[in-house]
Amino acid sequence: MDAGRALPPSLLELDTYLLSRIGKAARARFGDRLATRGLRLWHMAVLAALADFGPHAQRELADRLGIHPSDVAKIVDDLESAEWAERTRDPADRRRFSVCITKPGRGTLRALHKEARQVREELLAPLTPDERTQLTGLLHRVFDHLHPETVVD
Amino acid sequence: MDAGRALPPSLLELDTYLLSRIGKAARARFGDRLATRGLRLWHMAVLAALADFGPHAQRELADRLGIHPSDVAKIVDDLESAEWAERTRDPADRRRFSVCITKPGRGTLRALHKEARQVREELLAPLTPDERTQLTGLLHRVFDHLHPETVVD
DNA sequence: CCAATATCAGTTAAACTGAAATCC
DNA sequence: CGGATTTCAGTTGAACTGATATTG
Repeated sequence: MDAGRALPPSLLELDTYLLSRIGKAARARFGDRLATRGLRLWHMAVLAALADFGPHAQRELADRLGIHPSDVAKIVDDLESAEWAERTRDPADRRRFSVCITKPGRGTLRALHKEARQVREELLAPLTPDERTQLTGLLHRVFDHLHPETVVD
Repeated sequence: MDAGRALPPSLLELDTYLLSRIGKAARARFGDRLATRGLRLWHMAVLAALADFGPHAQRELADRLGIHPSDVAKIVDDLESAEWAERTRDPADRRRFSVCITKPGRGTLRALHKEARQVREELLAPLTPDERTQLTGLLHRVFDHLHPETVVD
């Protein structure tokens, strides 16, 4: 965008617009880094869910993360063929797969977290450490309040 | 998403993730409101640019807002058929159209700003007035620093 | 038989690519 | 002629819809 021209001030005074644009930038920058590893944001989200909460059925991953159930199959396929996750039939309910993170998967996840923190550094570069803490706190409050209404159905 | 399940804490501690998710929510909520009028975000951005800076060639709109030049035609088509903007050939350079906002276009733009402020209310509901001011300031700093590197090419 | 799970094929909206027509 | 502007046709990736096979 831009290359020397200013954005409309009447847009810039809208927090809704700023949040949307900054969020887009965050996603784009981090997405680019994931892409160099052949990954997308959902892959990381799935690995994080598996690392934080243990094995999930694919349906549970969809529910927890807000992925469309139809898309989980492909995402887990990708993770499995890279050997970052494993699928095993749930013996108690043979409709379900139990998806589980592998040791290499944990290593990759750690690397991805590191990249996310680097992107944070880029994005929040103009802020002092105190201001970053402030911002993090405000974002958490906003996000927590978001959640109830983001419930899909 | 979710419906009772928690997101992975290791994702929630990443500001990059929070910014991305909150930005997505902002865009989705405001986008829904625009959709009830048959509009999308770019339509509003174009109206705002025309209102703030006066007539633009379509190429100038693309440069200022970061829209792909190929997409400007359709967007201006939409605005013109709703009579919120007008196209006239630039007599000085007949390759160019000069796009200009109409009086009804300004009225619509005012209504859209109002909706954007309502979405802000929803999103920032958990924050006190002081905290909202803080957040706005931080977002501006972050956004201004974003810009230089967001220049497309 | 009905409900849930996983999977796949197809759709839609958004951003982009490439090529043409017009004009400087 | 080279270069800029507008326009259109087609591509790509992401999110979603619908249908099917399997199992409880």
